[in-house]
Amino acid sequence: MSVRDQILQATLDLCARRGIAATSLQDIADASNCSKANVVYHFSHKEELIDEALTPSLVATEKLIEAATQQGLATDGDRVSFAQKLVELLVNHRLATHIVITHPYFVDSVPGLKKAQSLMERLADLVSQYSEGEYDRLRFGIVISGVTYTLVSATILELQSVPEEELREMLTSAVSSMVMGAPATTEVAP
Amino acid sequence: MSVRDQILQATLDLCARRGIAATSLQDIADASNCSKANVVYHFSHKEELIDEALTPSLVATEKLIEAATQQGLATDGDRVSFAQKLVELLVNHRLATHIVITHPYFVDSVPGLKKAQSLMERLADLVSQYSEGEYDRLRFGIVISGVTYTLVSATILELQSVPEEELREMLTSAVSSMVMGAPATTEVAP
DNA sequence: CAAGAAACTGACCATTTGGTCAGGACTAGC
DNA sequence: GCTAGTCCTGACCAAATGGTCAGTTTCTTG
Repeated sequence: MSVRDQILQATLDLCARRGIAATSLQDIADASNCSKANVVYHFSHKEELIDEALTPSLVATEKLIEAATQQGLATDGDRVSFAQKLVELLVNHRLATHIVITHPYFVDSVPGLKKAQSLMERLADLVSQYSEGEYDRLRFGIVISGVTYTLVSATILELQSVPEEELREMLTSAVSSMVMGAPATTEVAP
Repeated sequence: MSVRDQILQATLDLCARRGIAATSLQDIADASNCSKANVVYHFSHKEELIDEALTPSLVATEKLIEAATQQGLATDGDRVSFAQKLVELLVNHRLATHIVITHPYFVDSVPGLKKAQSLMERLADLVSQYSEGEYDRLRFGIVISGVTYTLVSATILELQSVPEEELREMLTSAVSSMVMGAPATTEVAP
């Protein structure tokens, strides 16, 4: 892994674990085995660095939204598949998601966070388009942020008592059933 | 309102809005119309200040848990009433709750955050005691963090398109139905 | 009114922060 | 071997931060 990538990874990791403001360039440099000056060489500002670290997650989210917009969420099959993809996305980009979720107030300094917020809105619009009124939209918001937060906390706080694969299935099932009234895809509780 | 209370209020407000690390004693002093030295006079350390600001919310949470533990959650009536009280608590202590939820990594420096985490665990234990297995516990975690996050975001980010009272009813209904399978108490979507 | 306690302040300090800069090492192509 | 460009560094800087301190104002109470 290149130094550049190491820096990005360390940024994601540290910012998710301690928060953006409490993560210094020096911390990131130490975790990447290089000098602070080198961090600034690769990413001239802290915000730029964080922004770039968040990008892959945002790109994936945008893809998901576009695919779902084209496909629609009319049938139960569509919905279940959407829930699966969403959980997969959240699992794959836990750290970035955690940062996005827990740092709403950095919107003004980190452009990626602004984009992330607008994506969340598009996501909510998409789902509520197939559901009835404000109440369903609210339910969607609750479940999405809840799943995200739960998943991420499990990682960050290492509260994980459930194996990864099972967690993923449970989350998918929970999203399906809670958001869209689709039946759970897998039997989880025996 | 005494200066001391003003300081506590400003702390809650600023830390919820910008995060703990990004809120300086000077910011708090400015918002309370006093000097930074005076803030330190009343609360000798920043962590102590934050801790004290979180206390009322923690006390209320503890009360809720104790009441629910005594009463139990066996009947639908118990559950609906529990959901109502929980939402009310979240509404009344939005700022503190937001701080708790978005600052898991401050556990080591702010004792209140540690306590908050253990309270959340007791809450989860309580509910899962009346439900079946890990899956229900997960659902509980999702809904609680989801409701909290949604509610607080609505305040903080001023995304509120729904009037407060209606929001409260919708949240209560959502918690009831999602966590415990109890029927919604109020008709929300016409 | 006097005296002590409580509330409050500005000046100050050590430390940390994001960021600059001048230059050193390493590599690629001529 | 030379040059150009990339990668990288230690030394440095201004600004901000949490916190101290010596002293002033304000309140309380005998």
